[in-house]
Amino acid sequence: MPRVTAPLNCQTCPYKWKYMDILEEDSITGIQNNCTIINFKKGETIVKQGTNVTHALYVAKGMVKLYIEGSKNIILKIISNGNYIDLQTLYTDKRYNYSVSALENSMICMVNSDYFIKTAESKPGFLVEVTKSISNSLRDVYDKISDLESKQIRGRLADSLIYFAENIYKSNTFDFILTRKELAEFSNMTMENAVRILSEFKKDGIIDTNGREINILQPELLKRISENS
Amino acid sequence: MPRVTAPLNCQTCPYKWKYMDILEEDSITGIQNNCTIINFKKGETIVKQGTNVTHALYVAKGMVKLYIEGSKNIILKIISNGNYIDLQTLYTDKRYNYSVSALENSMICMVNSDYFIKTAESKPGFLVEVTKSISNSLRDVYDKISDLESKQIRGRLADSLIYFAENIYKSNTFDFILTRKELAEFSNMTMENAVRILSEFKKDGIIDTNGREINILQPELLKRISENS
DNA sequence: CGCGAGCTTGACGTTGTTCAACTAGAGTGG
DNA sequence: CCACTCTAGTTGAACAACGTCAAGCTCGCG
Repeated sequence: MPRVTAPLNCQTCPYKWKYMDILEEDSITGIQNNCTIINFKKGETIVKQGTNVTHALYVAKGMVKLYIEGSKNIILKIISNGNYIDLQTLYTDKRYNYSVSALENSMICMVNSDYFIKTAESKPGFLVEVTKSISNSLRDVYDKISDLESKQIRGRLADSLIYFAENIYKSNTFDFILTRKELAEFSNMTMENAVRILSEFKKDGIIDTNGREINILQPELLKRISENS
Repeated sequence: MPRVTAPLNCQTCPYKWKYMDILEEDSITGIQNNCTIINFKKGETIVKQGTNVTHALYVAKGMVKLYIEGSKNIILKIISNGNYIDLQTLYTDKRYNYSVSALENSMICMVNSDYFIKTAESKPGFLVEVTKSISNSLRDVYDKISDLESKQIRGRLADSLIYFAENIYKSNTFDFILTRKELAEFSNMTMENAVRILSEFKKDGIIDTNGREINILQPELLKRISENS
């Protein structure tokens, strides 16, 4: 797969954002002409914390993690194909306050941010969808902060497993994309504790693991653990 | 002060949102006619977690706290006069996932949410300001999550004091509106630890306290504590 | 076959919470 | 006016939760 893919036709693109059709034909063509498509390999950095915001970023194919870098990393969210990466940065700072990297080979559409904003503002229905997307991010992060602050590590790890099963994989059996360290960064604990709790859950027959493969045997029990901290 | 204030003229109102003037005159009148002004006493609940979203809420006078209720409360933000209370709820769930209560006697403008949305969508420039407001909330909560997760309790308490001095009171001496318990809920720790650290800071000559009155004597040192966790 | 990254487990130390006792001040009723 | 009570604040000691450190394991890859 070449690193830069030639511009696709946004109107017929099978990976396009589901609200793209709200725009008129010439706006879509305009976005297409102001868009660079880049293929990132697994592990590559897509956005580096502290750099300038110049594009609206869309995950056409693949999966990425959004995280805050510091003395330790905090993974705030996982973004899979068909979604923009946090559009709120277009309307706030001119610098990213987070980093983004590819969890698997990913195709990212980078739309010039000025052009994206101009287009959005010319079409209220489209801007509304942008606003909804940002609003949903805010709702999600409120839920996340609540989970992180109010629960102990067992509950938080249970939360994470449920989240991936229900939202990302839509199955109780999955080949987990995160390393143990990343799972820990997503659940705000140390890697050792993430491993320890996975082992406990396995010993208790709540889950089964085989390397990166995870099988949730008792989802209801896992939910109860999540709820009772 | 009567509980319900008669509708004010939004165009000449000294408390109006600074972007209100983007709207046409008849839209402003429309908002005015779809708005109920309620005076809340200190301590009263303005929004109860789990209830339906029916209004856009604007803090015309006073100050409120937005918090998540659970086994313990987590205060996510303080909203003072001249700001809307988290507009993102208009675009997500139909239920609040947080509660809001008055930290002091407050005048709240409650605009019918359907009308607010309809008006915003009829005027892209106004909708952009709504989107910016939501975007700023998201940026702030990312910063907050980062502080809460990466710092220890001394650093978190230092953060909170700096936040109130710089953003809310714009002075290093202030009559603190929060109880020790609320300060703890804002900083994610127990009330006992909040008290203990305040005592330490006082003993070390970093701050002075006298009941609710707080005086930051060495703001630079406090910042260094915040930065070095 | 050997190396290294990711994973696993145990022992131990630190951080922060819980519990309990106590103080100060504000409001209430006899 | 004084006892009474209630709430907010304060401090210390015991305890639990979590992180750190260290050692060893496993599996894929050169």
